[in-house]
Amino acid sequence: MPTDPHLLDDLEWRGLVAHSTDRDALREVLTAGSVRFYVGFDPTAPSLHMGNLVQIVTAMRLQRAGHTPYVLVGGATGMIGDPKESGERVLHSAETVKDWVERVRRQIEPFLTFEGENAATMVNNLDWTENLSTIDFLRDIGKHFPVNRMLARDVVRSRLEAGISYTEFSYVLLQSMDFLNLYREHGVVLQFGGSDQWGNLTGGVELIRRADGGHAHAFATPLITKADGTKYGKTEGGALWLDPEMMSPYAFYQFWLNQGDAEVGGLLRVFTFLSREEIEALEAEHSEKPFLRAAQRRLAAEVTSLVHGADETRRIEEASAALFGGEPLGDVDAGVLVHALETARPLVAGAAGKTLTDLFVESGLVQSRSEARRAFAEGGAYLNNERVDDPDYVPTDADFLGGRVLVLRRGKKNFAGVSPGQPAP
RNA sequence: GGCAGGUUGCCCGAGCGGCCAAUGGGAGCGGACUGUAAAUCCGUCGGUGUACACCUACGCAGGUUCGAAUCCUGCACCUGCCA
Repeated sequence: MPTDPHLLDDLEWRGLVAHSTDRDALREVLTAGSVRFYVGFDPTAPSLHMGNLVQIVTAMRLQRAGHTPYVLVGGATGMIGDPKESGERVLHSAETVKDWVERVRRQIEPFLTFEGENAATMVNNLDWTENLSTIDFLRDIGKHFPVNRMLARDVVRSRLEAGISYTEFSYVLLQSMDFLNLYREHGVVLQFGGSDQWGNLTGGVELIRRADGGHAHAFATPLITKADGTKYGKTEGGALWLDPEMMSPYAFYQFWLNQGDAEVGGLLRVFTFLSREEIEALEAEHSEKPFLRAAQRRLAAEVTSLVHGADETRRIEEASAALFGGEPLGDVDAGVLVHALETARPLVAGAAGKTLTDLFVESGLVQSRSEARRAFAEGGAYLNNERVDDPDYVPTDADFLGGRVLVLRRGKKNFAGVSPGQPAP
């Protein structure tokens, strides 16, 4: 299997290598032939999110460069949870974790190729921990972990004041054992993960060396932050979920489209497969004509296509054009509008006799009647893209565009559609 | 097991008997300015009723009081010190 000799340079140019074990050695194995590498995902929610997408895309880059992925979904480690600075995790039931393992596994599969010389393999660490005896674990694995070293890790040290359970403290042993196991059973010699996993990554490398005298490698991708160093993540629905049930593809697309100028270049590097030349050309165009937002548009299109498919992305682009196009909504074909609004959120049916306040609440644009009143008072309520200030206004037939749809808008960019007729029984 | 301290709205964090739906900061939301950007400024930020009001809320349960986030009792959880 021929491998791409420029892989590591490309990863570094994209800023994907925040830390790594011996860089020259890493370069050497990556150019010597197809490397079996692994990346793990713990099922801590029913869906993966933006942070995980970095790892998915990085795994894709490695596979495309000719290397062989082992994707681990942590049925065992997901039962424990790695320590995080904010405090002890809540344990989830075995059934919940099992369900999430399945969902996460299905979510990852479309991104990788499971055929050909460097086909990907899915593994679950529950397979080698379920029947492991405690005594064996403590003798074979535990013996290689000096507690003083474990205590020195940043996450652990930060938790010593507030407290950390033995369970989370032990997490690094499990993940390290995963690496050792994959090294022994499958010849896996490289692991990567987020930079918050650096301690766990090196733990595995070290365990392989101590237990088997083997030589393995690891690198960490950076935590993706905004230009000012603050974290990404939370949008209105919480995290940026990949599951369309948890975050509509429309909202997903809008997230990327709304990125700041300072961020967009870095995001193109991390999340898209555009070449260096293409990205630099986009950046040049963008710095010249930032108001066109060409870089953001491309970013949104690329990432949404990757996650939700090209067809869905095309529909969203059309929807966005209709809603944000700036032309009077009456001039837009009603069918296109209906479709556009459905892309954003389900249409509300049965407007007969209802006030705008009712409709705003029913559409989900606001959470309560109080919030609806506030929206009107603040001037943040729009009907068919025109500001309205009477919360008790009852839309008439004439308000329905093309006789079919009412466009409600909250603030600058939250839309909902209302269709006439009776509500579903 | 003993002693001390803590548990407040999405988060941090004041309040220590009435003026508390609860100071302040952050996040969020809306407006202005713009490019569906950033920065900035202004407003808003439990619910129902358009003022006044009422309901729900300051770990949980009960009590004292005309009145409690604020005092008392018990319970749960967290932290520290001692055993």
